[in-house]
Amino acid sequence: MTSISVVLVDDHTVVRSGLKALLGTQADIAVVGEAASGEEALEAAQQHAPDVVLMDLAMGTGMDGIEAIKQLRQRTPKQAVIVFTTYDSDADIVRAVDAGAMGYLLKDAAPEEIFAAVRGAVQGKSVMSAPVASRLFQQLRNPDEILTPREAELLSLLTEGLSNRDLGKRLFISEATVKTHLAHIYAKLGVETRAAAIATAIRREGMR
Amino acid sequence: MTSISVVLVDDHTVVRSGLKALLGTQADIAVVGEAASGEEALEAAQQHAPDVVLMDLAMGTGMDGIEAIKQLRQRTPKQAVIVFTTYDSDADIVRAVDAGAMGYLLKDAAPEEIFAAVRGAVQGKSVMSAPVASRLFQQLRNPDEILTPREAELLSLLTEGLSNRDLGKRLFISEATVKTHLAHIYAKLGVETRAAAIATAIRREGMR
DNA sequence: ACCAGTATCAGCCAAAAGGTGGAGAGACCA
DNA sequence: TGGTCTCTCCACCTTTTGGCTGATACTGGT
Repeated sequence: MTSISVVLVDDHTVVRSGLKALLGTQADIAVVGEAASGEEALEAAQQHAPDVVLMDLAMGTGMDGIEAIKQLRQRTPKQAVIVFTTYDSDADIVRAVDAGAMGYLLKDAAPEEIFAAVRGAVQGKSVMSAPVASRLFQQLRNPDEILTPREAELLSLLTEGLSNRDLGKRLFISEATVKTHLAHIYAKLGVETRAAAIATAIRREGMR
Repeated sequence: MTSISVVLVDDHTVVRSGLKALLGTQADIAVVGEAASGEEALEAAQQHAPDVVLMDLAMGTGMDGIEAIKQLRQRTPKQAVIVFTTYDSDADIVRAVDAGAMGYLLKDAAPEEIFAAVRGAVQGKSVMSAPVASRLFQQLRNPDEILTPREAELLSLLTEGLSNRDLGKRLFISEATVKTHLAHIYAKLGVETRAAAIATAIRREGMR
């Protein structure tokens, strides 16, 4: 059989060379291109027509990973995209899967896990790191906690530290509406104060 | 001249191999050992006696990077430690420099920057990525913003989303005292509400 | 001995946030 | 068409927060 061609997308030089070295040890996997940004990724995917795109979500500047995935899925639907990132934030996982990612690996994944994901991806199998899978599972299990788009927007602004009045101005809605949304958000997040909402929101959105 | 020996410490396999590949291109730099945790780092430093230790701060489990730096500085003071990490949080930078780090690089640093840091470190020069340097500079320029230990403790609990009453109970002080501390914290952080304080606190402590 | 910094507490008042209950409009789906 | 979801808004009331002023006490350094 012919070997699996892969394009790497990551703005960290060291991560790219690390992955390249790692994947290079496998006879059936060949890195055919690299990119340091979303824009470059689209180019590289077009030019090299790889079987798999291994992509970091956090790109320093320009198009972010999620947007890049969407574009890739549109332009070259046959290429499988695997997310390879440092953090397992709920929002990122859901958005990546939504955008059409075939797998979701964390950077501390064991080499074998990475190889398995690449090989699985070309066969249409989706592979994800254990912590990622459990997060995703929780999301599905608990649909009550899913915020509406408007609520999510509000919550995101909330984490900037804005007051109700400011939130209203920013979103062109009355303070009353802001309070209504907030009440719903608190209920869904299981908190009672905006302080706690901010805390859980920020922690859910990354790190940990 | 003899080449500079380096030990790499990072819990991500790909980052280690990437760095190794990158440093391997330089004739005067040789990677003599690797470690995936703080504990392993101490061992490797002892065993290989490198000139430079390149270390990530975030280690999945066990001893964290800061603690590892402190121990290294004590045991093998001649070895220069360079921090090589993803994020430039104020707290991490200050603590790392405090612990005795000779340099502070971000993972998106250009290869040349990394080489320069390694070469500089053995000569006693400290090299840090531009964003890191500017952060550090701000810290020094603005001593007003340094929180007292008690205030920092309060702020940290604040980010859990506690109310003033709860904060008082947790710290065994009256609500009045809590309010006093909070007022001071707000002034130092340059915010007016607890929501904004939480937001800036969490963002300063990492990510972004 | 004095001063600066820190930590503790109080009271008062205005502003902001949260709780409750209700309501209309548009979208979407069965 | 009827039901559900989402977004929008309102009024009333209680609780929480923040701003202000002032006070005591312990510490460490000059």
